[in-house]
Amino acid sequence: MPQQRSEETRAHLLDAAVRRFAISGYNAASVDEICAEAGVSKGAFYHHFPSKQAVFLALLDGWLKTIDSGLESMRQATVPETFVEMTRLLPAIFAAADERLPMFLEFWLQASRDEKIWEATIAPYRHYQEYFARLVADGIAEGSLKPETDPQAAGQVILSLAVGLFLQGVLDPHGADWQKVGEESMKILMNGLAS
Amino acid sequence: MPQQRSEETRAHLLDAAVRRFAISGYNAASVDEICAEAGVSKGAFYHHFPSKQAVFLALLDGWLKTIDSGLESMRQATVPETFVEMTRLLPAIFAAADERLPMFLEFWLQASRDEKIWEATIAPYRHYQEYFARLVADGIAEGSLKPETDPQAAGQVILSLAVGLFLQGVLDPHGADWQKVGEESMKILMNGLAS
DNA sequence: AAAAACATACCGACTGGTCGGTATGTTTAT
DNA sequence: ATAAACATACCGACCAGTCGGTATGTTTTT
Repeated sequence: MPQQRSEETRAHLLDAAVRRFAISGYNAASVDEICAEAGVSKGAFYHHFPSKQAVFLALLDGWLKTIDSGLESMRQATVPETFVEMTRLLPAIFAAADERLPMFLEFWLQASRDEKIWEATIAPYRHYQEYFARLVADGIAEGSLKPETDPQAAGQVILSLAVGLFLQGVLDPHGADWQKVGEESMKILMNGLAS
Repeated sequence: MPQQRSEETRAHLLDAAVRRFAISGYNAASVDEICAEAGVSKGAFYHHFPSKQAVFLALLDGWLKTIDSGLESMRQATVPETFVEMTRLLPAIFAAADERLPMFLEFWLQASRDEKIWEATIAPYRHYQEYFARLVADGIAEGSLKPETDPQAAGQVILSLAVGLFLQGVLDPHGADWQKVGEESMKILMNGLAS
């Protein structure tokens, strides 16, 4: 085990960071706090990351990779099934109950302000937009979706809905039966798009 | 003009606060910053507001009142028209291009963490949920919407979509033709819900 | 009418404490 | 032994909130 301990420390720091950021927010969560929760010193922190922002970017990167792998698994299926699968999986990806969810809100908020973080966020995000637009276009080509649908806009609508469901789930977890709302939204989407 | 100057000062402070909060975020925006932008002293600030949080809550209150008046104007119309009007107005309310929009993201994020702010946010929010659910229920009773629709869930879906559209509009204003996406989303919603 | 008493609005220096980051020393693995 | 991994002590900047004081009315008294 060469640098195993080192990697464990790094993992502990990332784990502590995501929790502190989620609970207190990026600004309010201090490096000292994160170190304490990770059980390491500040020296270790700055040995592994050049700055506080760097941890944040590392977490963002990990989150984007997680979503990507979720999308990748959907990309295997054929198009009509993909579309159904997508509408099923989308809320699951975004709304999986997890105490770290406020972290993602934090990502977006920071992204809207910090140029560096914005670039790291928006590029993959646009990639998702295109992905959904393509899915809709394929559905139309196959005849399973209304031909007059605008693929770009419809893809955006699906993404918007997912984002909205996710956000509400974060802010008011017990405010509704989100499982049910997710299913209802998929019904409405399918009815509204299917030919 | 006795306390006119006083009210002007207060207005300047609120105006400066909403801008600083939107640009820098609640935590990063300092009271000094806000005072400087408002052109008044820190003493004036704490003369008008007991704390930094109090300004935030005052802004939140103003925002909720704005939305409420928008909904109120819709409440006049008869139900089927109301439903169409609603689907038209909703994105307009949330997505009106305005440099202060990130402020609302800030509201939500703070709400997810600060109990006081959460209470001020979530109560009106649940009120909107009920409002939309009732609208859908009325639409079903009138026969204009699918009878098997769950009003609660469907109302949530509409709200989610609005929230998602709004959020994306904030984060990536030039990432799509949001006008078009808004229209498309309304088409899909109507198709998916109409009987 | 004018002065005294009071009230409101505002100023800006200051405080106690926090934070991100650094400098420097110690331990651990190879 | 030597370099990477980690710890400790510390620095300068900043920040929310306080406080003594001023300036500008407003009300009361004479």
